[in-house]
Amino acid sequence: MDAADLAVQLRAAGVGRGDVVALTVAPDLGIGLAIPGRAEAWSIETDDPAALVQALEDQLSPRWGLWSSATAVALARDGTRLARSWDVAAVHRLLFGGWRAEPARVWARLHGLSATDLPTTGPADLFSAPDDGDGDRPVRSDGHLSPTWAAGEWADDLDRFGPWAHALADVVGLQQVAVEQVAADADRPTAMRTAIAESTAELLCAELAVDGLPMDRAAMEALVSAYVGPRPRSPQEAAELRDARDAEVLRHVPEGVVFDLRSPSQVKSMLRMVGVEVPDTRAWRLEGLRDVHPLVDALLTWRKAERVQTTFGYGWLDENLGADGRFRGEWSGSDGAAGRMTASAGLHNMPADLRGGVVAEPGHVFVRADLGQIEPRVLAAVSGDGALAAATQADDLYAPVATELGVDRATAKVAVLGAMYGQTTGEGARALVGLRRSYPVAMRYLDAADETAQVGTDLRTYGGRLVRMGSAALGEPGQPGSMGDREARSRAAARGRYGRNAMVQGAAAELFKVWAVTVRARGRAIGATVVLCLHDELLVHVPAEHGEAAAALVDDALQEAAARWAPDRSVRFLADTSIIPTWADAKP
DNA sequence: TGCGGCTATTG
DNA sequence: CACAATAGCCGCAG
Repeated sequence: MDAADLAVQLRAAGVGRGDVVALTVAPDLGIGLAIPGRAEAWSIETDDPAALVQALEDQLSPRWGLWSSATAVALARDGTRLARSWDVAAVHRLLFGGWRAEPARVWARLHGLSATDLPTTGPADLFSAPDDGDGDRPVRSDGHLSPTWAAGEWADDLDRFGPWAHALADVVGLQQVAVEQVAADADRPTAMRTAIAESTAELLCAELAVDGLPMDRAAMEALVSAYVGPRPRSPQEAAELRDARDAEVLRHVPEGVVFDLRSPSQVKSMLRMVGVEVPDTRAWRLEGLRDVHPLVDALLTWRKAERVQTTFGYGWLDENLGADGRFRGEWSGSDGAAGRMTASAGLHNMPADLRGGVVAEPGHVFVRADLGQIEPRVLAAVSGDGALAAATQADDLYAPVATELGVDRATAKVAVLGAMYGQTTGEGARALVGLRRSYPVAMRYLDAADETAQVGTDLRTYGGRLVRMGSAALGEPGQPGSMGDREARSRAAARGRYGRNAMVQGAAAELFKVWAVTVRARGRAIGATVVLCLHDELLVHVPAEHGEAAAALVDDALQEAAARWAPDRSVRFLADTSIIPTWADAKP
């Protein structure tokens, strides 16, 4: 069956632009299609699934229901670009928190089955699996999704492509109901929009992973070389260079004494030997002691080089930078506490000194834009604090806050950040009294999140993401046993800070993703592609002749995103945007 | 070999 | 060293 016939059939089945079509892809073999709420499913054989899906995308422009971004990554590798999706894994994380979102788990949650003892494919399943689907249905008699189908067996048999898509369509339909329920029952009216934006963000993540970040190998190697010298030509030379670097530090201690510079406790002993007594050896603590003894300065310089050598050196480039001048890591659309995007391979913590190696391709420029003071502005929006919203009208939000509080700007900034992080000591805590008086709505919002989290109750962000408070790392509230009263209170306070911050950081992540996917959609027409997302910063790669247009587009997209993310227009958001040849370059 | 602690980097 | 993250090495337990 060709794409045109298929499109006709799907249209006849009621699929219009933006309607959900569940899609499963068996690499090199075919695809399965199904529509939520309808019985029919399509099992289609083709040796080029990506081309078929692209043709359907062009003709139908549906919202593709996908099990996870893995499907989008596979399609993107073959050049297929989807505009819209409903990403089941992403929506599952939104609805239920946590990270695990494989099909069997998602299925169980939505069908009211226990997700704690999911059936497995292993030998442990011998007595608990009376059946494993009947060959053409992936659902077992106990209602669970077949673990063998989920493990990939569906892709071995053409007749299973459609049924597997049918199960996916079922899940999408149930998720849509669940999201509507969150919107209504949990008073999160934008939850459906969040689900859709988070889904589209997964498509963006797939493209970020496949397309990579433009990087100039020679420029990057020159920057690396400034820290650790030229690339060693042999392992022996590498060892010699390493010993030489160590010796630069060790020459400041008495002859014949050798310490392992990579062992914190030995470094502490080494410092004590020259009269520097410190509780730990962190850089910020040693920074002020540079003049006390030359060893301190040598150690800090060594640390910097060692960091580049081990984490951001030649090995890092060899592993992640392709011959095509693209640096690739893995991307996740919603990790961790509050659903921020994360990236591997050091894409999110690359030292700022190396940014000069991130260079636009010939005939291209970067548009770099970062959101200004995003977290306090988001706090104003999600809490509905009118006074704080008024402060967001200023380019520098901390200026009116400082005036209101009668303190200097630096104090105001520390106070606002301290309130969002749950700081209880120092300057920030002292200014908290003024914040409570001037911005009571916002402060109550934060306090309420703190109190809820302290007793172990789950939270939901503005956009509807569940922030689970039951994780092992946070500790169970009021758990019996050996924990002392002091430690129990300390744990509760930590949970409170975590929850308080998750509400702000999480909402900021939601707005950011709406912005990013808006840029992705609007940028297509001029060849502007998002090549890096960094929590509040976007890097867009675009043909040079469209640089100005892309910069305007990025700013417009922020206003569009803000309006879609939060209907309340009283809060102002702004981006600092520049057109640059490398990531290191400031505004021209 | 796995994991917690320490350290450094980013927003 | 507040909130979040990735990542490397050391030291220790199993």
